[in-house]
Parts: sequence; structure tokens; C-alpha cells
Amino acid sequence: MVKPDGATVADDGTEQRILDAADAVFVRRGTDGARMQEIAAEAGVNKALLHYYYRTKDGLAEAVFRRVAGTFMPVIIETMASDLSLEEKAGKVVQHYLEVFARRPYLPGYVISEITHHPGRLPPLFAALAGTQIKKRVLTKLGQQIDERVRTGTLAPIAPEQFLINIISLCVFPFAARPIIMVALGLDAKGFDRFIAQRRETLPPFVARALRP
Amino acid sequence: MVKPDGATVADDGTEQRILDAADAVFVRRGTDGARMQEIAAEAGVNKALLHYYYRTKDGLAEAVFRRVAGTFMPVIIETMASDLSLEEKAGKVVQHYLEVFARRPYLPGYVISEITHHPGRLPPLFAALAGTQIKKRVLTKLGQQIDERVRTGTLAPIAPEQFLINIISLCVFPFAARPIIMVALGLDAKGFDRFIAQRRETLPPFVARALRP
DNA sequence: GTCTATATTGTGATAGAC
DNA sequence: GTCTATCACAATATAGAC
Repeated sequence: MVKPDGATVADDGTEQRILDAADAVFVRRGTDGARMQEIAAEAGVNKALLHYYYRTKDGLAEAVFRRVAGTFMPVIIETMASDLSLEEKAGKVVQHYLEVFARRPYLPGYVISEITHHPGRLPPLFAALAGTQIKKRVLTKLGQQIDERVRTGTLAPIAPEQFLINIISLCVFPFAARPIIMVALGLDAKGFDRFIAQRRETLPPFVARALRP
Repeated sequence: MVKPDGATVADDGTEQRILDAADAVFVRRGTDGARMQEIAAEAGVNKALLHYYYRTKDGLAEAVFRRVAGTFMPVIIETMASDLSLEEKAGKVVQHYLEVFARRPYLPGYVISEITHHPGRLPPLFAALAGTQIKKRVLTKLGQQIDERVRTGTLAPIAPEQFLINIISLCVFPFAARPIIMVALGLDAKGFDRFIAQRRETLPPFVARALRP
């Protein structure tokens, strides 16, 4: 397309298509295992174009990581800092994460791989996400709720950090370990989906029981 | 050293030193991010010697993965198939895994990265581990214990697979997510250790409460 | 903006001396 | 068994035409 002043503009979102392709390839191969050639092929463009838009492989990798992290970090923060009850928070996180990861089961494995082998990506991510006061917002809120409930005798005492990580662990880990779980339990893809569907039902009451005094 | 018949033998365990070095490098860089040169340097030998003992990078990577997996797979299998009570099993797994991973916190991240990006390593591992009947041994035993306890009204019903994965999730995930947890909660290495120490105390009762009817 | 062609470096792997 | 030297190719990145 040619604008009135003569400048050219991409008809379709080439930059976007490249990012989507990079997302797919980085997630399934890992950042270090991914090849720029494979990303170019998946996007239907030439290798050189990847560098035109993102300069380096690392730049592309960072763009992908930020976008991926942005799809699930805010949800847990907002949910945990909300006014919902502890049980409702657990239920909401379970429902949301199991739904999201059921569509993209390799996402947790990719994220863990990335933070383990490229931890340098984390500080800029958290800086861009909202400063480090998220921590205080979430833990303070959870701490208040816990204190109140313990005082009224409706909750077994638990540190806010432990509550938070317990919920996330129960939701995320099964996907991160999906390949080994499938082999160990003899499941195919459909069988794993059933395992997750069952989890959606059993996890909220499991947590609720653990919270009782 | 020269044996009576004239043949030479390594004084020290060179092959072992290489495997230890490969372990360290693969775990911190990931299999694809690791470089043979770095492994050689860490072992204090030449690159060529790596190929002499393990032929290819992939061969070395597989040897490392098998050894690593062998350090924690058997424990969970034997514990879960034992005659301990469900609560005792949870307690034993918590104690063992938190102890092992406290020493090598990057191990879970490495294993998840490896199974996500190189799932082909799993079938041979399980074949060498004891056939696939481990699955039956563990799940059958757990199923019997659960049925018995539900019948006597001392346990909230739960599928054996869910029980198993819940315990493992709560123990392993915090280490796999260690880098992000440290940034999110503002912890240094010492602070993370305290977080894990607290976990050692709070996890067994957390699980025990969740199991109550 | 998008392509082809190429520069340049990195990296797994082997040959061969000792 | 261990080393030095080197091969062969893969992979990121850039130059320059269109």
C-alpha cells in the first residue's frame, strides 16, 4: 500500500506475523534450540526480515517472553489483590489457568526453561509490569484476609507467600511436567485433557479443605 | 598407571569428572545452551576427550539426564508404593525433595526444560527404570489405601493420580519457579532458603488438612 | 518493506601425534 | 588416554538490489 505522501506501509501485520511465528517456535524449541530460519519459514517471510523488525535473535526472544508473561502474570496479581475470599481466589485462579494452559500446554515449560536459563529477562519484565510494589499489594491484602479469618476461627494459619505459591504450584506444575506425567501415567493427549478436567473439579475443594482450621 | 600387562589405566576417574562437569554445565545452561568447550574447561580436559568418552554432545546430554532423573524418580516411586499412610508418604516426599533441591535448586528447572524440548529422552528412561508397570504399582497401591480410608470415613475422596501430582507439584514447582519467585517476592538466596524451610514445616499439615473428610 | 547473496563467527566432530 | 590442529557446516547477522 502507498500512502498519499508516497511512503509505503505493510498491508498485513508482518511484524505481528513474525512475533506469532517466533512465539510458536520459541515455545516448542526453547530459546536456545530455536532457529531464526524456522521462525522465518513459519511466518512465511525471509530471515533478513526478522532482523529488520527485531534486530537480533535475543531481541525477538525478549519480545516473545514479555508477551507470554503478560498473558498470565497480571491475572494472578489482580485476582490475589482483589476483595474475593481466599477460597474464591483459589477457585478463580484454578479455573483461569487450567483453561489457558489447556490451550497451550507447553507454555509453562517454556517459561520455566526461559527463567532458568535466561534469568536476566525477569528484572526488566517486572519493572515494566508495575514496579515491585505488586508484591506488597498482593501479600498485604492476603495477609489481612488471613489474619481476619484466623481471628474468627475460620482458617488454619498460613503465611501469605505459602498460600500464594501453593495455589500456583497446583495449577501450573502439571503442565510443566506434562511430558513426564503422560509417560508415567500412560496417558495420550486426550487422557491428559481428562486429567486436567478432573483437576478443575477437585482442586478447589482440595484447597478449601486445606484452609479449614 | 600401568598394569602388569602394559595396558594403561586412568589414575583418576576422568570419565566421571567429565560427567560431573557436563552435569553442572547442562543444568545451568540447558542442553541447547550448553557448549562442549565450557564442559571441557569445567572438567579440566580437552574438548576431544569429551567425544572420546561420550561420542556426541547428545550422548553426553542423555547420560546426564539419566543420572539426574535417577536421583529423584526412584524415591517417589518407592515411597508412594510403600505401606506408609498417605500422610506419612506426603511427609516423606516433602522432606526428601525439599532437602535434595535445596542443595541443587536449578535441577527442577533443568528437568522441565529438558522434557519439554527433548521429550524423546523419556521413553528410554522409563524403559530402563523398570518397565511401565511402575505406574500400576504406585496407582494401585494408592487406590487401595484411598478406598480403605474413604470407607472408614477418615479421608475425603480423591483420585490417586490427583493425590500423587498434588504432592509433587507442591514440592517441585517452587524450585522450578525459583527465579521468578525471588524477583516477585523480593528474596535473595538466603530469603528463598528461609521460604523453603518454612515450607518444610507447613506443607505436611497443609496436605493432611486437605485429606480430611 | 522484502528479497537474494554473502560475510563472519561459532561449534560439534574428527585426524593424528604423543 | 590425552592432546593439538583442523575440518565442515550451521547459524546469526549484514549489504545491497529491487
